[in-house]
Amino acid sequence: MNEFEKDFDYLGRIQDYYADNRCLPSYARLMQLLGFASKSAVSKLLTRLQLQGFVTRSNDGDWVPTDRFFERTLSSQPVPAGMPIAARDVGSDTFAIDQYLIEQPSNTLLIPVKGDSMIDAGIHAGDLAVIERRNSANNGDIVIAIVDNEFTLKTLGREQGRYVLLPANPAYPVIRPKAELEIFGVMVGLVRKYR
Amino acid sequence: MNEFEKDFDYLGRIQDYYADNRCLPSYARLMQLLGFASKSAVSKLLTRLQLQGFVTRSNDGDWVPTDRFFERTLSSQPVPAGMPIAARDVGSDTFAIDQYLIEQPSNTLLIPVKGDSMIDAGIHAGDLAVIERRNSANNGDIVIAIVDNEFTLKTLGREQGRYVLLPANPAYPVIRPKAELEIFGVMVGLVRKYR
DNA sequence: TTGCAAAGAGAACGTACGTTCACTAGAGTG
DNA sequence: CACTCTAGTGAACGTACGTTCTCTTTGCAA
Repeated sequence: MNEFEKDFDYLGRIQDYYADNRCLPSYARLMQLLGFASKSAVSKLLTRLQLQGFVTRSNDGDWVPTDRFFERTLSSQPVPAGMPIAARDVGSDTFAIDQYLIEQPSNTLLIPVKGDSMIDAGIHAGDLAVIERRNSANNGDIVIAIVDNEFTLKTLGREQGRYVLLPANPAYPVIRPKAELEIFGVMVGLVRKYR
Repeated sequence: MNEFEKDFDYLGRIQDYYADNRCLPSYARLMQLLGFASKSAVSKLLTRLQLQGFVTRSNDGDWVPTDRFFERTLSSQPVPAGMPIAARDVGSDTFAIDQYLIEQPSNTLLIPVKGDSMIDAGIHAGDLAVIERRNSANNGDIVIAIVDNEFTLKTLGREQGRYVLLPANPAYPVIRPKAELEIFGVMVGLVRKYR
């Protein structure tokens, strides 16, 4: 394990700690976490990670993770059987889920999906819909519309020059709003968690 | 402003700080952040927030935010028509998704889904599977297995005491490996982007 | 009006914090 | 081999840390 791989291994453990505690560990905890016997080793490691752009200093002088800290490996292609794959492969592509899904953070929100009216579109109850706030949408977009003071997730369709809301489940009817259709936002992504 | 609204206001400022620094502030910083002149006020506030379930203690004894702390990024309530949703409600908290999906960052990677063999499970071609690297899995888990030197995403099933791979599409056959089944990882999440 | 509960003030205490220094061991290069 | 660079050791220091205690103020209920 060369020096780069070693620092990556250290970084991985810090990332795991962050996932558990939602905060970077103190020097003393980093010592036991990484197997160091001195704090200065920690200090130098952090400086190295700073040069590599994984952490930085906040306005208050504390260490904070950068965006790069949250990027992860994106495996592109099939891998020969038996070949050991480090989840964090040095040199392979990294990827930040949030940046992938969210283009306008200030204008995007997550809404949990209820019901199974969109099940044929692969949208299940409990999934999180990534919604970009907008008042208009295009034919075929999946949108959050406001019907009877409730959010409704449906595909936007056209029928005789009027907008309608199409479920992706034959058990549900097409919604044909009498008044103007009020669109809350457009679905730009989906997040699902298993277990 | 009653006591609940006050604490909610306090919580909001702590959430803003967290969004900036990706870490809960210290007592001293909470003092200036909230306008307190004593640390004990901070201590009592944190105890109150703990009772309300917004923060808790980590194994190391530190204060850490709970899942509920991040709930403001989710909008589950029906929103009255015409009511503007401020960008502030969404927050600049762009790592919520990461933390939601990924528990072991150093051991987790993303693999693009190919084909439609899992379509009935709502997993489409082009989706990103969030995979936790592991060599074993439980019956019913969706796993990445290595078959013929290729990644295969299937549900892990049992058949007469042997593990088999179940597609979620009647057009595909059940895979019954002759040798030992080699599991690459377990699917813990799914990410999809529209457009 | 009195009594009580709770929010916050203020001070004191022991400790864990991050920084810095000089030093050691090992790897790579000439 | 000697030279150098670097990761890690180990100790020391000043300070900011979280906790805990008593006291004051405020609001509400009896």
